[in-house]
Amino acid sequence: MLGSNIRTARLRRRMPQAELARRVGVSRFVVADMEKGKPSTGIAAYLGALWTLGLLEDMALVGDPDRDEEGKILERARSPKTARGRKSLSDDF
Amino acid sequence: MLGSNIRTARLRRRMPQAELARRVGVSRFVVADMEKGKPSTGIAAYLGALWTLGLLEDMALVGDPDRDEEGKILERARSPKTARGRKSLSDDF
DNA sequence: AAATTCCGTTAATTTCAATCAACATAATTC
DNA sequence: GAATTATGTTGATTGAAATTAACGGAATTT
Repeated sequence: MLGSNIRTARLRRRMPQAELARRVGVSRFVVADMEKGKPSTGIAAYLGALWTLGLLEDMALVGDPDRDEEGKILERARSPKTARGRKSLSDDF
Repeated sequence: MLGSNIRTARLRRRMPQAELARRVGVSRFVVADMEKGKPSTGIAAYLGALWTLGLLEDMALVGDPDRDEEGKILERARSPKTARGRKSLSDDF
């Protein structure tokens, strides 16, 4: 998916694999591997390709704590920053 | 950035590095490397971590051809699917 | 249709990432 | 504050990823 997106973006820009590889600083085989979705390829290659293609900004969204609703809920449940701190729950009367 | 996002999500979920590593199927050192942002770590580890943390869906946005405005423009400029195909530009009268 | 460019494949070699082990140092929990 | 748990660090070993080189076919261009 990510690989084919990179391929689509590259083809739209009329850029050969070898040229993208040159700019990223890897061999053309790594670019081919990325586009095929080989999972063991280093993330640096993907980031370099996205950057070269002008698509790196999209990465900022991935795992953004602000967008992590599940995580926010868990955190809020743990430390209720709002009024009434954890003080008076075991007040004996 | 991506690494620290993963770290934030992991901590919010109270999950030790070793546990995340176990679920992803790598050693705990790989998780530590990811969180530190080591660029040569395979993308599979990142994807596995995001999946385990329930954040993988964000990846679908990255490089999405629909969001690639630059690429769409280039493509449109090349093959003007709209009316007036390439036919009658060199019509001599 | 001839030539050139681009891409896929293979095999051999090299490089480096990942693992493991052992220990040190926080940081939590009880 | 003692014990447990979590993370960081180092060095050695192993395995896999990346490179290189060479060839073939596909696709573009002229």
